[in-house]
Amino acid sequence: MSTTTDNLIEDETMTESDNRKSFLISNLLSGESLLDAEEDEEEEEENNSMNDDSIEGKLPDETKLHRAFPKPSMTFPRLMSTNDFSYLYYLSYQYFAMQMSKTNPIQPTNHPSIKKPCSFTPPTSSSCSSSSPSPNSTINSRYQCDGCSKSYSTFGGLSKHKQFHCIAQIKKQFQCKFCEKTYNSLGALKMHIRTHTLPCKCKICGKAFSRPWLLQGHVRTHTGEKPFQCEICCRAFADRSNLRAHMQTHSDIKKYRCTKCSKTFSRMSLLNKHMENCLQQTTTSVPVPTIADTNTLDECSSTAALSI
DNA sequence: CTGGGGACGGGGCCC
DNA sequence: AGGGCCCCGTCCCCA
Repeated sequence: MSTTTDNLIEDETMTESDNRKSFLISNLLSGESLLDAEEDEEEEEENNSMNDDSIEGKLPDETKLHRAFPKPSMTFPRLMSTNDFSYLYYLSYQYFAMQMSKTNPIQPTNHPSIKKPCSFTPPTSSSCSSSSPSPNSTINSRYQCDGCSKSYSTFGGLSKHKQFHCIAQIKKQFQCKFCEKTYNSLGALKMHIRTHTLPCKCKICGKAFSRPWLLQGHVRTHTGEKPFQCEICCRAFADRSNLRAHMQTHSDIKKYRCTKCSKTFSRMSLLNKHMENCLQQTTTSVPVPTIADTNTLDECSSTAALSI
């Protein structure tokens, strides 16, 4: 069932380190932020040519960061907005820059004796683990992306490139900024983010929903509109899913069967309820549940739908 | 305990 | 890319 799956996903992702969290947060900035970053990258490229020899170019330019990732007016903790996560990104950005400055003291990079990592990699980031800076890194005057080999004079330029522009990096993972869920496509991620931001508000009661059609269904509870009608008994419903569930009541064949007692039910939720009792009765007669019992429960609750 | 309705959530697909 | 829609599902409540 989806709940089980969600739990599994959460359990798996709970093992992620905090550093990874803070880094991945940046994978989800809005389209507007992407546009902002686009401008910044252009400036960064310009910066590459102008500041290659300057010490300032070796760490993130704070002025730019403040502009690109403005600090929120309030302090944590509180419900986060896009700007808050921009700020989180900013903080993690500073942290990594600090770490880099410890291991790679700021020095003029055009000096032939200076060794500099060709690619910055955040701690414990699996997606970039292959490119971790090593003491044996080759001499390179620029920060190079391990995904597409594009190089930058500053860590900031490389980082922003990885966040917003490098397809090789972006394709790897899209992680929600509000929770630990990850998606393979930006579209799926954006859709999921709506479940956190709830942009669709009911004008009548103010309740918020993730999608317009959910709001539409909710509004029907105010208006009493019931556009879905049962062809058999003409009963009308506001929700198509509820009509579908209703249609089961007209069917002699019940889709969900308890594999313990063979009793059938029209809905999985009814079967699940039944199984709680059915299993309880079993466990009272059989003190030690077996693996087979556990499997039977799973089968009952998730895959016992009869093929019709 | 069961059956059924109401309200709602979320992933995926299509346009 | 975003919206609309479908489908599957859960939870709650009541008879």
